Formats: sequence, C-alpha cells, structure tokens
Amino acid sequence: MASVAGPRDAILDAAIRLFGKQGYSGTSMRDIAAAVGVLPGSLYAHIASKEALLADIVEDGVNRFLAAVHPHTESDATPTAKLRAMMIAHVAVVADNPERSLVVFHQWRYLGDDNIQAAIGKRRDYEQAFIGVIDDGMKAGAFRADLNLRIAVLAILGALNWTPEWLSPDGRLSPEEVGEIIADTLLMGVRT
Amino acid sequence: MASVAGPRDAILDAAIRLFGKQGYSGTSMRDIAAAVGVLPGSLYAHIASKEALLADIVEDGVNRFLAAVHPHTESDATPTAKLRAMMIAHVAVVADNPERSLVVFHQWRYLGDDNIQAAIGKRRDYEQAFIGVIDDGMKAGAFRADLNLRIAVLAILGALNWTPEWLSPDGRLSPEEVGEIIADTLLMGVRT
DNA sequence: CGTCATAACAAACATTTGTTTATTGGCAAA
DNA sequence: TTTGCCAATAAACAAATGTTTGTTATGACG
Repeated sequence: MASVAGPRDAILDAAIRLFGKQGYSGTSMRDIAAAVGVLPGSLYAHIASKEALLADIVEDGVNRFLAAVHPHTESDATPTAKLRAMMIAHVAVVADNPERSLVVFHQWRYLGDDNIQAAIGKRRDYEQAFIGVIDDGMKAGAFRADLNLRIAVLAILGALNWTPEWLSPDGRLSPEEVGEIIADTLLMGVRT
Repeated sequence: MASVAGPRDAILDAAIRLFGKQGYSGTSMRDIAAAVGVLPGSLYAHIASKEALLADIVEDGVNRFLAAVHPHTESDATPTAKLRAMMIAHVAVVADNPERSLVVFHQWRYLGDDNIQAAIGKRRDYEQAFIGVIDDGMKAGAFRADLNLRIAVLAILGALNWTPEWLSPDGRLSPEEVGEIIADTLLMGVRT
C-alpha cells in the first residue's frame, strides 16, 4: 500500500531498506536496481545520483520526526505530559519504519557538505525542542532541579534513537505501548 | 603513547579510527595504508584480510565492555550501587576510545557468519548482566516493581550506547563525571 | 662477512563501483 | 496512423575495490 506510487517511490523504498540493512557505502546501485527489478542505468531516469537519493531519504526522515514532535512542544499541557507525548511520538515514527530511522540516525555522515549541514541543523532543532521542554519543566518544578540539562536530553535521545535496533513492528507490544513504557522508565527512573 | 607497539597495532589503530568515522564499507584498504604510511599490499604481511581486521577490532572491543562491567555484577553492593557502577564503567570504556565503540556498536553487521554469531553471543551476555542486576533489584525492592525489565534494560543500554556519538574525551566534564550524571539521570528519572 | 627474519615496495590481477549514452518498446493523445 | 512521452534496455566508461606476487632494503646475530 505504500510502494505502489510510481517508480520513484519504489526506488526510495528499496534504497531505505538496503541503506538501513547494509549501510550507504555497503549498498551498490546494482543492489537497488535488483531490488526494484530493473537494470542499474534505469535508476537514473528518476534520481540524479546515489547521494541525492540518500539526501532525499534523510531529509524526509528528519522532517517526520520534527513534524511528529513539534505539535506537542506548543501544547499547554504540563511539562511532564509534553515530554511524555514527545517521546511516544518519537517511538511511533521509528516504529512506522525502523529501517528509515536507521538511515536517518547513521547514514547522514555520507552526505556531501551542503546536505550534511542541513541535516545537522535540523537535528539541532530537534534536540532544542527537548531542551526547551525540559528546561521549562525544571523551572516549573516538575523536573528535578539538579538535572544536567544537556546530558539528560542526550540520555533520553540516546534511549529513543537506539529503538530501531531492537523495535519490531510486529512485536507483542504496540508501538504506543512501547513508547509509553520507555517514557515512564525515563521520567520516573528505575529506583523506587 | 598507544600506537608505538609494532606495525600491527598501528594498522589496528588506523582501522579503528577510519572504520569509526567512515564505516567498514566506506573505508578502503588504501585508506588504511595511507593512514599508516605504507603501500596497500604491505598490510597483508600483518593481517589476513579486511574482514579479519574488523573481527579483531570488534572482538577486542566487546571484551573491554564485558571486562569492565563484569566485576561489578558480582560485588555484594546494593543493586542501586551495582547498576550505577556498571553504567559508569560502560561510559569509561566508551570515553577511552569513542571511535572503537562506534565500530563495536555499528560495524559488527559486516562480519561473516561465524564472527557475527560470536559477537551477538557476547552482546547477549552483556545485556544479561544488566538484566540480572535489575531483576535482583526489583525483587529486593530497590527498583520499581512495575518496570518492564526488558525495555528498561534496552532504554538504559540505548542511552549508554549513544554516548560515543557525542562524548568528547577532552570535554569539560571527565568521563567519570559524565558517567555519574547519566547513571543518576536514569536511576532517578527526570521527574521530581 | 654471510645469514636470516622483518617489513616494506612495485606492479599487477580480476571485480565491482557510479554513471552515461544511444536505442527501443509501449501507450495515450492528436 | 502518427506524434510524443515515459520508462526501460544494452552496452560501455573510467575509477576504485580487495588481494597476490616477486623483489628489495634494513638491521640483528652467528
């Protein structure tokens, strides 16, 4: 239902799957062509280059995380509810396509200078959304005042960004349930 | 002080740096040779193949994590103190060489079938060490009884395994301090 | 001096890489 | 039927890939 939208999307889908599994450098244009069911040269009627393909995937992927989390940063809910919703939204985006998330998290290094700067900028925006909410929560007394803001955010994003390594879309728990459990674990900690 | 121990170690050091920065497939034997200051063919007097090089790096790297954490699992400290010490030890291993950690965490996929099984097995042992300590802590009442054990461990290891992406060995905080802050963040959570 | 091991060089190998070009088939609109 | 467009093919390109081979410099030790 997602890959019957023209040849270009078929190429993008195959590239996401292969880049996620084998990495950008470990995937050849011939791998992608074979997955699509076409000869290597045929790809170039739809994409400009291998790197442009990666750039498209990464940009679209980062945008999905931004779009999923952004609404929650502006709600008038309590800081705890905001942060919880953001973490759950993040996991939902990962679960929607773990391989795409692997590409977003690990393959952006292979972009050229221009695209890499754009990706880093958006990544900073994303971190900033979490920093803002947690900073507000600390000032409002909802979060521990002795937190190291930067490291807390990096720990939270680390736990979230690691999920594509193990999250299975057809597991026993739904993505929402997994997101809730992770959120509660990070919000409350493991201690009694 | 670390790379003057024979030509084989110079090759290993260069390979760790390049595999960490560019990935296994993104690094050519010519890249490694140039970093060592030698012609490509000369490498094969010291290593069997590119993949054997990766296998050595990954196996040694995983062993460092196991060796650093294992002592703490057997101490007679409280579960909280044990888990805290394990997290700090993990961060210390990462800080000792973040690039090697990147290779351990992300490049093991490129190993051949035999080496990959060995790596996965040791990785499972490592997870099990954390599962055991947290399970004990839950039963002893030191940790929340309503934790999802598996997901709590994956969240903790996710936060820890993400550290090589941002940890800088010459940052303002020492690796011990960073480890302590991460440990406390995960143990106590962010809520007040 | 001669011997022997270590480590490097120089050159080549068969494949695989990303990409380009010219050509062909199918199919809707005129 | 003919025109024009979309998408694919077939074939080739230069460059880069991992690895092998034969040879040469460098010292340490007898």
